Amino acid sequence: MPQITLPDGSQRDFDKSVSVMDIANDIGPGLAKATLAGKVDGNLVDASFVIENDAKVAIVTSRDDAALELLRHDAAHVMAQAVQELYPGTQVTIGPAIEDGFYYDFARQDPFTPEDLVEIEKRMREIVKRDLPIVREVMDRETAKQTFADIGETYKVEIIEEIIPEGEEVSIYRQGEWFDVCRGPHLPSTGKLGDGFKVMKVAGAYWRGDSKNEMLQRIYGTAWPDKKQLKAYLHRLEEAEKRDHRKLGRQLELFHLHEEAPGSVFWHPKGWTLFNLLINYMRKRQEDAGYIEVNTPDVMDRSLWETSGHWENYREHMFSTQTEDERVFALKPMNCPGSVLMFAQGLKSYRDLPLRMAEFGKVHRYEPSGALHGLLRVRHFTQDDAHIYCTEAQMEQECIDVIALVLDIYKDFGFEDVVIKFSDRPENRIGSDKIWDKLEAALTNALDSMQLEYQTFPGEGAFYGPKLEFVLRDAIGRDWQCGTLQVDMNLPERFDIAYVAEDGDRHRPVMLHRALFGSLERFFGILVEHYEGKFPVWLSPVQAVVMNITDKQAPYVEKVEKMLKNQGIRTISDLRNEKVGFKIREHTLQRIPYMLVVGDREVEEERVAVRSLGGEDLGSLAIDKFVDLVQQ
RNA sequence: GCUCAUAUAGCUCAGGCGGUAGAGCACUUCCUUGGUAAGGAAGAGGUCACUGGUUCGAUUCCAGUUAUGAGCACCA
Repeated sequence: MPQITLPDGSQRDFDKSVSVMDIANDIGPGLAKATLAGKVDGNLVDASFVIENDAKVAIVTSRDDAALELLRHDAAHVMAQAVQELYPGTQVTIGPAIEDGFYYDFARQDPFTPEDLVEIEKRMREIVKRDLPIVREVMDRETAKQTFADIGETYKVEIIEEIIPEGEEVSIYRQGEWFDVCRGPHLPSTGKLGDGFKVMKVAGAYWRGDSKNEMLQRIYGTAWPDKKQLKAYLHRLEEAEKRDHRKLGRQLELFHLHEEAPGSVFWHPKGWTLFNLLINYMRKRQEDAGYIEVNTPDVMDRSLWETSGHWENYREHMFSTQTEDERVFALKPMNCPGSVLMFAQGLKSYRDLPLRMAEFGKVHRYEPSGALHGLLRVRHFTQDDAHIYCTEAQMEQECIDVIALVLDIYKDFGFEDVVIKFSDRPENRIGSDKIWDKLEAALTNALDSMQLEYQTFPGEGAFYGPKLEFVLRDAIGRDWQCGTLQVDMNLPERFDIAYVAEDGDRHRPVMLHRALFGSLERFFGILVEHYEGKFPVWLSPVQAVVMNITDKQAPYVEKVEKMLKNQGIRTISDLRNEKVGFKIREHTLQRIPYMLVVGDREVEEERVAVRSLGGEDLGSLAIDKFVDLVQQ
């Protein structure tokens, strides 16, 4: 005799066990029709779930976020059914809901073609139209294994054997003839899927996410409660494509990449100007925060990398070179060993600590070819790296200062929404557990004392120490990992560095590794996409363009250009024999913040007519007034 | 690195079931001197990514290589 409590607090009594759907029916037929699933004591369940005892129940309809995940999961099942109907012999493996949609991994000899995807989507729509009831049933392990073995689904057998915990019941969901092992829950029938879905693309994916395993074919789709939301999503994708930094990099003449140097950037004048603005900005911030700046060699002897452990751990990802005398050198993949040598040079006192040593270090990493992606993943990049040498007692405060600095810097670029990830000791590591305990505590204590939220990623730390990663959310909600902070007592040990303490003995310092932009190249790419190429004035490679209307004003334009440049404003002139409308259009497409038009009137009055990038007429200004406007 | 796809003018792309290619924009020259998102005309520009194979003949078909794209794996 369950008593059901609804979200509004009202209670309903039933004289026998009831399903979620029964409850919805009891409330009203309209609600029953809209019912997709239920939440019983906080757990998402099928609408057919039967409740025996008193419970808190919420009806899930298409308005609930929870329903969207079910919808996407259903879409994966419907797609799998469509594929198996169309391509008999194809094995199904797994197919979860993901952000914005779903995928399903299939094992099949022949690759799916783009035409196949069209057919699959068509068949999915048919299956939706059939409105097959989705029914849950429970099997014992052996029966389930046999059932799937009988129809040749070897991957499903492996899932039942190895992924579903011993003792847990195996649930099967059926829709028509087709069925799948699945924990659920699901929607009541395939018809509930509606028409807000689309099959997107096919790609490879390793079975169980392990590159040692065979590669399956993964088909991705997107699914939404209705067609309108699907359309909105597709529109968002188009918008994101427009701000792709690779595309804008070409259009705005910032940089290019070349086949002869995969993963390395050719910086064009405008891109390089912006790149240097970022460096200058960071240099200033670091100086204010008590850092010193140094520079260490790019190519160093193999023995250094053996000492640091990189040769052992990352050798295949390093660029190395052998000289005529058969000595092996490596291009630095990191700055830390160089920094340590810098610290080791000369005797350090406790009075020197904390020693915050920064370097804009150019590093080379032989990244797997498939990992390369525009500026976001390159083989040659510049880190705004720094290593802080301090005592154990100073370690936590230094962490706090770094975290505060990085968050403040991101704000200057409009990134307010920063996710912090904490990664602790990995399996493959150097140093004792006792040391790792201290290091991990330093990071988490710092975060706790700053009352910052963070996510923990077990086992994801660097081989020499735990790390924090700072993930930026950009203007259109995408996440990018940028800054990092790592604490390390292992490299100091390996390199046997020390400082002289108050007691006159030598002590081992702690080493903090930190980068705030992370990779200048990557941060650059993110900024391009974040601002859609419309950089704030202080970052714009070209801040103003002066253009004439007729040849007559050319000398005045040149004079204005010179005056502005003398004031430190990055200015170009456009004296081409083109109409002013044409020039405006071009410089607008080039995202120049201020366009200064000069005709006879302006020459006469010693002024410029100012137009903003947004098309706003800022009126006719004297040159010094315009300078004030830019510099404010 | 793995799967699939792609590679034609500086850029964006069309084309050809095998007989050495075309548009728009950009570029050059000329006309035009025009007040806030495209004025007009003419011209120049390509070993159709690279290397092999099939063929009388390959940019087109096949194979390999390289690069790029979407994912997967990786990311000190």
